[in-house]
Amino acid sequence: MATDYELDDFDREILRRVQADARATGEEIGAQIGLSAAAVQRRIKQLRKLGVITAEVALVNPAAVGQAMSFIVGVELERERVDMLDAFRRAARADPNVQQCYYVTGESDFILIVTARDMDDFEQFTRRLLFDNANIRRFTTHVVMARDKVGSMVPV
Amino acid sequence: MATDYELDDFDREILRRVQADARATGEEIGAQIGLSAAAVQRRIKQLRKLGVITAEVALVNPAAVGQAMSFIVGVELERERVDMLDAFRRAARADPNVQQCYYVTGESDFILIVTARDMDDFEQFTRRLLFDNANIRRFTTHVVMARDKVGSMVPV
DNA sequence: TATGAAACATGTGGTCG
DNA sequence: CGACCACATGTTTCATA
Repeated sequence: MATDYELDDFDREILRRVQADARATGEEIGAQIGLSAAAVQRRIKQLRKLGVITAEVALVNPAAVGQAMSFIVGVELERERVDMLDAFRRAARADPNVQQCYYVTGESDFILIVTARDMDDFEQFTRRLLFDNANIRRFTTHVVMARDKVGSMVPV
Repeated sequence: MATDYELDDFDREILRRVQADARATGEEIGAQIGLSAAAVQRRIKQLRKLGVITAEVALVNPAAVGQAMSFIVGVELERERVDMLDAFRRAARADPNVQQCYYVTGESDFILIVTARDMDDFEQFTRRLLFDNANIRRFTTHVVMARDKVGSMVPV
């Protein structure tokens, strides 16, 4: 957990840099913030162990792998029962087209970020996860025309 | 660019793995898919150069760095004029609280994923980007209660 | 053109002061 | 925390198919 670890300025500087580029070497970062390479790596290791850094991942361009389209889908469940919530959650999490899934307050219960090769692929997705599901009252679809900012850069 | 590079099965297997863990070594991946470490690293290098892999980044837990809250905000502009769109785009992109920004079809013009330390921080954000902006007709806010799936894993 | 093996260079992680 | 050292990793070269 460690949801309330006290970061110092060095930690924050390191996080800013590895969020932009996880392959930055300890030496590079250290030279920029005034720390030895070893010290930087010690801190990164600690940040990983504490769960501040949850993962280091490669970002792939969806268009480059034939996933040309993105959608944002708001889902309203029929009745907010805990077991239904959990069932939908698990289905969304397991679906390969679902990039992100948020459980939210407001008109919608869930908001999904979805990628698909084309409209047909998206339609198959909606049938699989949404239409063939009696728990779902309605859903709204937004087609993404441009991703202006992407990734999960957190201000630290 | 290279938005239409033909990936083979090896490339796809590699992408699946580095999307989950960018620190996986060439040797580990190679052992799993039946390729030498050198071959895997050559392919990763190529995928980077072609823009299939756009970045390798560290994911940080927002709660662990005092960004306890997340919001999804739908923004409707007053009039869809190109210069207004671009102006909003640039402002959203530059705002440190905006994690992601999508330009979409449908009721909203933009959908933003926003993090904030607390409600007060979020309120400052809405004033900065939304209230003090004559171009914005209205916006809707969803408070994120749970992030069930996060990251940008693309099915390949 | 792409591969595997080996040599080389660089980055990483531990232990010491 | 910095300096060092052992080890792992990534990169390049080269012969081969």
